[in-house]
Amino acid sequence: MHPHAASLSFLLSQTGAHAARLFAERLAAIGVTPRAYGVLSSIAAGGGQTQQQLADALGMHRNNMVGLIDDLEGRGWVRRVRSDEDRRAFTIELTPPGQAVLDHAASRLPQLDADLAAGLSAADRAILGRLLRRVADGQGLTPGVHPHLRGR
Amino acid sequence: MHPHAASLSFLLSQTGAHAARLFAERLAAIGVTPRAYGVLSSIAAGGGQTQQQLADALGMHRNNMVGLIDDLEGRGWVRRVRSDEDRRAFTIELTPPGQAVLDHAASRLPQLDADLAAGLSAADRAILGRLLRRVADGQGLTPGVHPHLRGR
DNA sequence: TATTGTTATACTCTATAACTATA
DNA sequence: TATAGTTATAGAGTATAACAATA
Repeated sequence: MHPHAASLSFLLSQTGAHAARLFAERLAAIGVTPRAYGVLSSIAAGGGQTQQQLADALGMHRNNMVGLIDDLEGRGWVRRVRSDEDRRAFTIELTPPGQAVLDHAASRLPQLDADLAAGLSAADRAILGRLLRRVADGQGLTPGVHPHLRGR
Repeated sequence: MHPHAASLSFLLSQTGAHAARLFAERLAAIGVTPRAYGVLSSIAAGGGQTQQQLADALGMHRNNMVGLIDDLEGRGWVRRVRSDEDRRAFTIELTPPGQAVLDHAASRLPQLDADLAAGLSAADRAILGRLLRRVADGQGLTPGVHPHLRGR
């Protein structure tokens, strides 16, 4: 029927969009948006980053980081701390509740993986994971950083 | 670093978003948006469908179909023809230029597949395709229909 | 003069409701 | 009354430009 239905690029895009939707739904169940999760995990991954550095690491514009940090700060998950080295900049710190919600979100990932690959054997899941990592690597994608945070 | 970087769901979502972006870029080079391509291929796949039937097939709301068909009609790629059976409805027909642009777009897919899987052997590409199709099947995804057309 | 964070504005895409003409 | 197509409005999300404080 559809000429693209069996193409690798379409299958990747189709299953990827579905995975992203499930990911977002699971996160929403614990009150977290995908972008908030992305920022929280980036803060946790590299310590003491400013808003500009976080925006660079996630490939997004610093303008969009402002409202995102506003929201996370309002929820008590991060703190803005004036940098001693550069008093224009804020260093973003994860609070204990922020770390807890990040841990909680991450703990849900294995179940999501299992649900997505429900029809595959453990061996096939491992193969799929390895092949996808090779595609990601070959395409120059940054590990752990989702392209959707980049905008257009 | 990032706790999710190696999870199957994140890898699928990450590589899928990248594939969708490349797909959109290649389509843009020939003046086609991803949604326009989706509608054109759905018209070609099942003949003589109304706007409502197209919206159902693609999982989108009929309100959003109006502007989409307006655009395709303005480009001369489709025609609205009053249905004889139900004079409220339009049957959407692909014009020769519409069929040509769809063929042109589809002809670009093999190169996109090759670029995405540049680091994989032909055997690995086949394995990846089979595993992705099994995931898509297990998740109940409609062949050839992209979840992004559905909205939220 | 350049950069960090911020705000304001416009543009796109989507969601919802209501209208018309047919059934 | 129910449905197909249409229109209008509001809401997200993003892009661009400009501003104040600091470098």
